[in-house]
Amino acid sequence: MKFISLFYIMGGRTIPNRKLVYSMTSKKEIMAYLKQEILSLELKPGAMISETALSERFQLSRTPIRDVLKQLSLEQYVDIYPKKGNLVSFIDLESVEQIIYLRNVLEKEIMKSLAGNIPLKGLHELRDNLAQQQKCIEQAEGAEVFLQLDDQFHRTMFGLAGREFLWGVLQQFNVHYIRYRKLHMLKDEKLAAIRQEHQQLLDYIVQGDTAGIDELLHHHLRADIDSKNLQEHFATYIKK
Amino acid sequence: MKFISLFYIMGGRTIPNRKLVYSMTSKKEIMAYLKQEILSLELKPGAMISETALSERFQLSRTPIRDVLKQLSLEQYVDIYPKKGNLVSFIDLESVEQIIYLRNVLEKEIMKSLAGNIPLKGLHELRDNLAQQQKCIEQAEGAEVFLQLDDQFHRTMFGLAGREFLWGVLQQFNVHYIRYRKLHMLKDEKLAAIRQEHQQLLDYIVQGDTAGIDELLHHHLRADIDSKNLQEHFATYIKK
DNA sequence: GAATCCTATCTTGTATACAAGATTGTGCCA
DNA sequence: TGGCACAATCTTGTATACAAGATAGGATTC
Repeated sequence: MKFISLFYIMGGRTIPNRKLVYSMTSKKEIMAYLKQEILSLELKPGAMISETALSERFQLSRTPIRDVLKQLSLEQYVDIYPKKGNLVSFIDLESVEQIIYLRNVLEKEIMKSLAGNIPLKGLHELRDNLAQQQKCIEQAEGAEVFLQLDDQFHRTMFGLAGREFLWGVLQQFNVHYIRYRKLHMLKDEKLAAIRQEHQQLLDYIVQGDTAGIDELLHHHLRADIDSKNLQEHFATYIKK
Repeated sequence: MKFISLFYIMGGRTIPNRKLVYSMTSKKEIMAYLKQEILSLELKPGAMISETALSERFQLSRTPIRDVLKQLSLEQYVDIYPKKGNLVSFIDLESVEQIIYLRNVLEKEIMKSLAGNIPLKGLHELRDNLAQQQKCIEQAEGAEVFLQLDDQFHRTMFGLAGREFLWGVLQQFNVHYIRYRKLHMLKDEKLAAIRQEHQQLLDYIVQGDTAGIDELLHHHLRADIDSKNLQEHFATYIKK
């Protein structure tokens, strides 16, 4: 039997350390491109994405395009209806609610684990971030920028607690949540309230006040997604 | 412009209610088959899965086989090394630890939400399950059966709290965890301890004793995965 | 004998032709 | 006018040939 040593080497873990790449670059580029278009709502929920159209647009055969679409469908960016077509997925409010809940539950526990023993470097990073949030609000830089800072704030927390992996898990179910957030378009006074809450949480963490954290995050668990507003204004984007 | 009405109908949500099927049956069957083989460790971590071999075995062309492998790789059953081959993934202990943590955090919150107001029907179901667990231990039916009951127990909890969605999320990251559990092969006395704990938890829930739940589940958050034992006996299965 | 190049042959990646389901619109008929 | 059958044409699904990277093993060289 030939090629036994390839097998052995792989089994012997020479290769597993190498970086996993699913293709050259173009497929990854197309993927990123489509994701961006879907998340930004340039590609509207329900819009059709045909394989042939994409293959002409990117000058590639249908085969690699199909690979991309398949992956997008597994990450819920796209719904595949066999022999009918591929549609940009509708925003699923159920998913949004569940992911917000998951996020809050995790965060509560993570913050409690950091309470009282947060590393100095991390503390600086978080305070820096809060300062930027403040600046963002004062100078009215818009919700987009604020949300990015917000994400970074939470992600840092996950990292400090050694739970970056779980942040990654959350990201994989974010399609619906991100688009929901974009449509929601928070008002300025709400941004200020969020920043204030972040500040309070960080204070509790520094003081090691786990009870305070519990108290403050408790009402978050009943994620009150503003579905009525969305149902009215963006009915065609929402999954029924 | 033609075919505008297909688009409209889809956008008009006639079709989204239909069940999503990625293919006829054969692809799904192959998928399930491979998953089972990988989870049961018949296909050992590091083993090579060639497209041509599968296509001969299942009498299908490489194209649908590739679809299956692609999906398996996204669910971490398989690692694809471009132009080299597809390997059954090695067990990633880091994933195992993170998933156990996630599971415990979620469960703690879910049980607390059920405390004091668990529906009667659900209570019966859980008690039934505990009785079966007891029977399983007494008659030494083996860890396999017990673990299945264990899963069912927790899943029921998720369902009662309206969090079946999140149970699904957990399942998607289970490849490493399930295989880890299989290798671990719990001893009988440990099974009894687990059952005892379940019983205690259910009692707390009925009594509405959230503090008790907190207390009992607290130490679970420091998931002590028994990696030393595994590293010794199954080194070739573990991701380095 | 050791290192290096080269070729055979394995692997997956891509392009393309054809199969087959789904939808539309037309033409027939009542 | 309404309803039905049917054909045209869109879609994705599958098979297959070929391209190209990766490895192994042997011939050549020193």
